[in-house]
Amino acid sequence: MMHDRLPLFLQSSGHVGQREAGEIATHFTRKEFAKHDFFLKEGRVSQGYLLLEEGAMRAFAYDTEGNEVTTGFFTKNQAVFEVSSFFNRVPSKENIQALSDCVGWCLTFEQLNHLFHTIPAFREFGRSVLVKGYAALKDRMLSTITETAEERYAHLLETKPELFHFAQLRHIASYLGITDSSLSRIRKEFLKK
Amino acid sequence: MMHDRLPLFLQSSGHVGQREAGEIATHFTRKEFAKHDFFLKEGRVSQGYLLLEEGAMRAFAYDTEGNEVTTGFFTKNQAVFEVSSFFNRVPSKENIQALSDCVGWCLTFEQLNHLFHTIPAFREFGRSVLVKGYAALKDRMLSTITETAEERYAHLLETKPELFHFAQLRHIASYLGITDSSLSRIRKEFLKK
DNA sequence: ACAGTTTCTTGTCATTTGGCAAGTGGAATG
DNA sequence: CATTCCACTTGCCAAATGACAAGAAACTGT
Repeated sequence: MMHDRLPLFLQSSGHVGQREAGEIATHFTRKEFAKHDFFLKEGRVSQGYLLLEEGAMRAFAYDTEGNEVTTGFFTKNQAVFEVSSFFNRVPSKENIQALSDCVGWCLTFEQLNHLFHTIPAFREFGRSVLVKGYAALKDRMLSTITETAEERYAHLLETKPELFHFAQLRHIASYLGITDSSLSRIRKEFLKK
Repeated sequence: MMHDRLPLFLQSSGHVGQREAGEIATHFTRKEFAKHDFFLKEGRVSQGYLLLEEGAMRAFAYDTEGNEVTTGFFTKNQAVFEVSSFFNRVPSKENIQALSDCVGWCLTFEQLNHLFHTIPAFREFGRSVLVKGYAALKDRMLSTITETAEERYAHLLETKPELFHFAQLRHIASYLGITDSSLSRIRKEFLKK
C-alpha cells in the first residue's frame, strides 16, 4: 500500500488506534525533497506540517551579523514544523532545509485543523507532538545553561549520532551554541580519550 | 461575580467567545498561594494547569552540583504548568514556587481533557497556550546562542521589568545562563550608560 | 533593636571561548 | 590534471565568564 509507514508512525504516540491511523493517513500528501531543497523559507508563512519518513532536515535563522544559526535538526520519524509560523499563520523567521534527499507526509493548516476537530485521537496525537517538541527544547535549554560545551557535544554524539552523517560541523557548532573553531578544538580534546 | 477576570483572560487569546468563556470558567477552581508556596514539587506528577491572575512564580531545577537553575518565570495573565509532567503524567524534574502571594485558576488534567474534547474553542485556547510557550522558549534559546549576556539582560529588563520586583538577582542570573557575580558586574557596567 | 542569615557586590586569578588569519585536505569543476 | 572552492583545523591573542573568597547590604525572626 502507498501509505505503509505513516499509519505506524501515527500509532507510535500511543494515542491513535490502527483503524483511525489508516483513516487519518489518507489525508496526508506525500512530499519529496532533494538535498538542499527548502521546506520553509524565512519571511513566508509556513504551509506544511510534515511527518518525516526518510532523510534529515535542518532549521536555521540568522544572527544580527548575518551568520547562520542552526535552531533545530529533524530526523526520520519526527514531525517537522515551525511552531510559530505554522500555527499562528505569521511569516517565519526561520528556514528549514533538507540535509539529504527526504520523503515525508504533509498536511496543510486547514487539513490539520479539520482532522483535529473531527478525530479525537488525532487531537491527542497533535498535542503529544507539540508537547514532545516543547519538552525536548526545555531539556536543551537547561543543558546549555548547566553543561559545558564539551558535555553538550558528548551528549549529542551519544543521543543523535546520525546527525554527524547528515550535517556539517559548523551547523552542529551553532546548534550547540559555539563557534566551529571551538567545536574543532573540543573534538580534538575528545579524541584523546 | 466570583470569576470576573478569568473569562476575560480566556477570551484574550482570540479563540474563545464571551458566552463560551463564561461556561469554561465555571470549571476552574480558585487557588491561592502564599509567597514561597510550591505549585509543583520535583519528583511528583504535576496536578494542575494554572491560569495566574495575580502574583509571580518561578520554575527551577538543579544542576549536577546541586545548584538551583531557574528554568522559567511566570507573571500574571500567564498559564503556569510544567509541560512534560502535566501532559505526560510523569514525575517532574522541576519545582514551581510562588515568588509572591498569588491567585489563580486551576484545572486538573482530567478537567482539562474534558473541556478539550467538549468545547472546540477551548481546544484552540489550549493549543495557543502551548504554541505561545513553545515559541517563546525558541526565542529564548536563540537569544542565548546569538546574544551576549549583557544583551540578554538588557532585553529582559525591557520586556519583563516586573520580574526585578519579584525575583532575586541570582534567580535571574541562572535564568540568563550566567553566575550571580557576572550579573552583578553586568549591572555595574550597565549603570554607566 | 539585635543577631543571624542570606543576598549582592567586588577583587583576584584561572579557564573557556571568540575573533581572526593562515594552512590543510577533499570534492567539485572545467 | 590543474584550479577553485569549501569545510575543517590550528595558532595566537583578546574578551568574556567562572570560581572562590571577603566584605557590604538587606532581610528575618525573636
